[in-house]
Amino acid sequence: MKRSFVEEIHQLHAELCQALADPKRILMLYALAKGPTPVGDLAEQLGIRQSNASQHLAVLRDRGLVTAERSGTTVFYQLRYPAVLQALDLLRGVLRERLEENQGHVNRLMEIAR
Amino acid sequence: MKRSFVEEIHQLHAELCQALADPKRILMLYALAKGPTPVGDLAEQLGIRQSNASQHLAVLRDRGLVTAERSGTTVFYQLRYPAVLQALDLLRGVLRERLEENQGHVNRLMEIAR
DNA sequence: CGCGTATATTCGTACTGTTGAATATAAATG
DNA sequence: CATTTATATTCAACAGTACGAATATACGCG
Repeated sequence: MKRSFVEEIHQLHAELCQALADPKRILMLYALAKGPTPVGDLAEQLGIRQSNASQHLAVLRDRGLVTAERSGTTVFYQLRYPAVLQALDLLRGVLRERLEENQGHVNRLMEIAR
Repeated sequence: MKRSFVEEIHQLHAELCQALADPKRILMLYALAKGPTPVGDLAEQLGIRQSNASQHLAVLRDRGLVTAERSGTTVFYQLRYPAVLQALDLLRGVLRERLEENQGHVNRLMEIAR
């Protein structure tokens, strides 16, 4: 399939967003904000299997959002662009606004939360 | 399935990102930045079918990113949170950085683009 | 009410993404 | 070189998403 340059850019833009479109990957990125972290630590922090952590990290690596550096047998992942966290924070702000406007939804969450 | 309050927030955060994870929806949001726009206009600008435009707008509506207002038979969609565009701009900046670092990839795009 | 226009929804299909289990690789260590 | 530890990859099942075509709804108008 042929695609224009502009279309390709929008595709990549969307793929970047897609990398953020999973709760576990969001948690990973915020965790990485505190510094380079081994895969095992991330898996433990998120309460997920090691293979699953590797899979999510592979997505973030593919999209260029993190880099991996080996030290002995352990691999430290590192956040590459702090701006990604800024973007996530902006969206979190939007979410907060939305929930505040929409009382019913907040209440539903409260129900679930207790 | 039981989910904690915090987990639910991250789920919603991810769903917000997911709403942005499609080239056509990104284009729609940028188009809406210029002001309220009827569905038909959006479909035409993006070169997609009307039903497809409605489907994508439904996603944006579900995530609370746009509102719809009827005027006669036409429905005007409106951007609700400008911060969403800021977030998209940040990510576009990240994309630009990434492409500049990675010359090979840029060149591949150039190949495709010509 | 019947018709036209604008938008929404439903449906089938093809594609993509997420997961755990199992297996593979890579490095350190004895 | 065999073993252990940390990470990566593959696989199969399942869930979710995107699309066009067809159909439904909603409004205005005569």
